Amino acid sequence: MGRSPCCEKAHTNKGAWTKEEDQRLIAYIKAHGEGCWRSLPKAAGLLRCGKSCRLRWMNYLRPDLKRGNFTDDDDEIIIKLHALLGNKWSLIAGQLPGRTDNEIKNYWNTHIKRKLLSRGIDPQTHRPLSGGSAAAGSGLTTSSTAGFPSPSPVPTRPARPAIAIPPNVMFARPAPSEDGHSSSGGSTDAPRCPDLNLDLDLSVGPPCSPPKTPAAAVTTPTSQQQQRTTICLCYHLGVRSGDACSCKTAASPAGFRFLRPLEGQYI
DNA sequence: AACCATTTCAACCGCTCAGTT
DNA sequence: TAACTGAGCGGTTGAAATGGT
Repeated sequence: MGRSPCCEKAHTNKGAWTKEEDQRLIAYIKAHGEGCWRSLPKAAGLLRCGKSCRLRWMNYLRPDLKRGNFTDDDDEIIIKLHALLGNKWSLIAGQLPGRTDNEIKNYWNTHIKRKLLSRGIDPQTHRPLSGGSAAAGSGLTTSSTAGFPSPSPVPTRPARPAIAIPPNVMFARPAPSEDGHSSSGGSTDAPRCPDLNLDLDLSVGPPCSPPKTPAAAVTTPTSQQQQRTTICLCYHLGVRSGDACSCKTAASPAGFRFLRPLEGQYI
């Protein structure tokens, strides 16, 4: 599109940040808050690209970042979220407070991939490696058209699936109950990932009137219907009451689509 | 102690999306 | 409606750190 570069490359520093640069950035954001990254470097007296400032702040300087090792629980959460979402690192990071998408992406590539391989699991498809060659083809091939973002062979820049979880997908994390699990009970359907209890609530855009026939919506969604589709993982994961999931009240149940992880089918 | 191989992770790049004009 | 702009995302890179011989 011939867009202008995000910064004047000739006059920007690159590479590792110095302590002084960090201090400048921290001081500026403390004083003025985040926002307008493009103009921030100049205002803060930094010879850096706005994108670089944002990245530095988000991935390293933010005070709420949790640094240190991932726990085994974190690992499992990441693995299961990746099975559900594919390489949507920012969404996965949203479920791990204090962790950044970049950190999770790196951790996935350096640790979890190997961990899964050692278990004989394909890190992309989350299916057994041996004899699981069909994994890429079975079900998952149709999943992208069915709306689930296929975690299998992920192209560098996959075309957005018809209904796939879009960028504006929201994960609602209900206030945790005392036991830390607000929504495990009451399930009548056995979840696909029974030990995954993240109270995920995916919703796409403002809920509107449901499709005339849910079945038709599942099989032949119009683009409008796609935009109005609500994907409720709370439901899928066993949440039925409105306590932890407000989407049922916001949208007609008929408007729900339920995702079946891995198989990429609506339940 | 020195060298080489491997691993880790901060940072960059290119792209898309959403908002604005 | 189209063009433009800023923000954010995911893939990739390369320097630094670590481990092995």
